[in-house]
Parts: sequence; C-alpha cells; structure tokens
Amino acid sequence: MYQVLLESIHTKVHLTEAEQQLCQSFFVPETLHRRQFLLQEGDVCRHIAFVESGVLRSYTLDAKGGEHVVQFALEGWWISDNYSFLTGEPSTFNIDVLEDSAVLLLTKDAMDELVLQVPKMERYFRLLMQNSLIALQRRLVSSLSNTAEEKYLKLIQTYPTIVQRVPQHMIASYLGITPETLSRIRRQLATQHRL
Amino acid sequence: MYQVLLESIHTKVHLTEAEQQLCQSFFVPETLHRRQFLLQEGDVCRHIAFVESGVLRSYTLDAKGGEHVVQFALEGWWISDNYSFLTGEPSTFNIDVLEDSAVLLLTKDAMDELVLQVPKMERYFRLLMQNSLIALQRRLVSSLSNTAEEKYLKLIQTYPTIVQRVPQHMIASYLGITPETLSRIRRQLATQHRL
DNA sequence: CGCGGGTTTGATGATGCTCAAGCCCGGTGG
DNA sequence: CCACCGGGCTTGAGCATCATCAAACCCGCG
Repeated sequence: MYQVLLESIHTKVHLTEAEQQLCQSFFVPETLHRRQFLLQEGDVCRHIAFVESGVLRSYTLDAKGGEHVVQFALEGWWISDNYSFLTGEPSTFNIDVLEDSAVLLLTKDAMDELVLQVPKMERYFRLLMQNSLIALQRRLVSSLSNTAEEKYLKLIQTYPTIVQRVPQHMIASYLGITPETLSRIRRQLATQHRL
Repeated sequence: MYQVLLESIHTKVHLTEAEQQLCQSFFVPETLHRRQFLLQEGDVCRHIAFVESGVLRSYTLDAKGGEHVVQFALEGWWISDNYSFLTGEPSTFNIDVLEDSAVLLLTKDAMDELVLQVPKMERYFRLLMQNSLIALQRRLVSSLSNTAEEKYLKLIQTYPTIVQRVPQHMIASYLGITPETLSRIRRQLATQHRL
C-alpha cells in the first residue's frame, strides 16, 4: 500500500525503518473510482494526495465553461490545489479520477506534524516543489514558444504514458489547443510517418 | 544592505538576532550594472540571487533566436535557473540586468550549510518554492485560456510595477506575444478608455 | 545634429478556433 | 445477442486572432 510512496521518498531522502513507519501513520489511504471527485471548485483543498495507482487530473473552468487541464497525476505523483491547501481559501480547481485509483491523503495538520517529527521530510517536500517548479517552467516556456505540433511531440517524448492513458480531448486541453486541432495534428503526423 | 532580505524572510519565518546575523554571513553582496549578465546560457548557475534593489530578468533563446522572458525580478524577489542550480547541468537560461541593481548571492554549498545551521530557513525556502509554484500555475492557466489582451490586463493588475519599469518588447515576450501585437492592444485600450 | 533602438502603423498571411456534421466504437437495455 | 444510443474522435468550411514583414516615427544620447 505504501510501497510507491516510500520509493518516492527514498529517491530524495533516506529514512530509517522507524521513520518510515512513523511517516506512514500520517497518511490516510483511500480508493477512488473513475469519475469521482477528489476536490470541487469552491471547496477548500483539505489534503494533498499521493497516487499509489491509477490516474487523476486537476483542471479549471473558465468564464465560458471551458475546461483547462492543469495537471495529470499517475502512480508516484502528487496532486492537489497548492494554493487552497496552503491558504485555506476556496479552490478554483477541480480534481477528478480518470481511472480507478488508490491514493494516500495527507491533511495540512498531518503534514505540519509530519515535518516536525521527521524533519527530513521537510527536505523531501522542498525537493518535490523544486522539481514541480522546474517542470512547470519548462511547460510554460514550451507553451509560449512552440507550435501546437511541437508541444504535442514534446509531450509524447516527456510523458508517453500520459498520452497513452488519458482521453485525447484532455490531452488537447492540457496543451491549450482544441480537440479538433489535436486530431488534425495526429493525422498529419501519422501520414507523414507512413511515407 | 540586508534589509530587504531580512524582511522577506520575516514574512515567512521568525529568526532571532543571532540567526539573522548567521544567515547574512552566507550571502555575498554584489552590485550589477545595466546590461550585465548574471548568467549566460551554457554556464552552470552557481548561485541564486536575491534582489535588494533594481531589476533583473531571465530568458531563453529558441531555435530561431527568439527571446522568451521567463521571469522578471524586482526588489525582494529571487532569481536563478533552478534546474541548473540544483543539478549542476549547464543552464539554458540567460539572466541579465535591466536596471543597475544590488543583489545578494547564495551558492549551493552556502545554501546547504545555511539550512543546516538555521533549520528554519529550510521552511523559508520551501514556502518560497510553494509561492512560485502557485504563481507559475496561474500564469500557465492564463497563458492557455486567455487572449493576448486578457493576459496583458491581468499582468497590469497583478504586477503594475513590472509593466512600468520594463521595456515593452520584454513585456510582450513575457506574455508570449509579439511587440507589434502588444502595441496594438495598448492603442486599442487607450482609445477605448478615452471614449 | 544625426544615429539607433524601441515603438507604432499598415498590409498580408498562417495558425489554430468555431461551428456543424459524420463516423466509430463501446456500453446498455430490450 | 443484437440494436440502439451517446460520447469522443474525425473531417470540412469559413473565420478570428495573432504573426510576419516592412516602413515610418519618436526620442534620448553621443
């Protein structure tokens, strides 16, 4: 159950057996089903979630009701609305479940207590943040400087599993293009490749 | 000299006099002049910089030589290439100085030592990261879902000082649009406003 | 005074969006 | 087990937004 989490931690900091045990005790495991919501716009994001198995996604709705995917989370990823989680303000995100999933939930209080009792975890979370920051920066630059096709190719290269496991219109939303455009890009890439 | 830095820290964690002194000792103050480079593409980013006064910016060059502004940093902001700083890999960013500036430099070794000797700083840096993450996420969503005009208006609202102090073509680059488009948007907003 | 970078303006064109319709496929109920 | 329904993917035609290219303009600075 905590296998994937412990591995994720292990890649960043080294915990003793006792610390691992202690660490686990702060999480609440939960199984979620496809189409279920982990967070709805307007609610406060009470916990960050670690994905042990399955796929989730966060997204926002704009003024015209359009969805904009902010993040996908496969096994080994964290997902939450950081802003709401940190500040206690209502969230502007939705998080829903794309495939039946098992997650580990960590509330803010639990997190604060966790980093107190296992100070190494402060470092783990900081490194997590840093990596997210780097990835986000890359994505932003890509979204500013690349064409739709280039963005799609870059996504396939960076996260092939996401492209495989997530419906196409959500990929399009994630890239900031319409489903129609993505469809046309794929057709063109396919025929091109076939020559 | 360390005034702005200490204030920034104070908004996140509380340091004793002694800790403040200790903290300062890890930074190297430096004054920089307009057009000077703090980091050039290909070099390793050896330090993160805290801006005491002035303005800096980071940007990337794409395949066709186009500039893409990643970040502006005014007084009280940090700037660096996190990826290069963390990993020691050559940077893909440039950081240059837009106005004569005073910065405080922190090397990676100094940072590691700092968080060891003043553990509260680990928390400070984590909170910094979190805030950057939130801001970046907002910017990304905005860049995906808003028109050029909306993005510009949002920027004026969020960071009016940046718009005032930075040349227009860099604002355009930051927003992912051409200088021409930004100029037209501004004209339209002006005439509109004048009716 | 003249140079030069930055901004403005105009004309044209490409990329990606909108709207609308058809298609494919998997799920559901009869 | 088959027929039907519906969502998602595809395709097409027309259109909006923004980019590109080119030229003129403005203004601070040498």
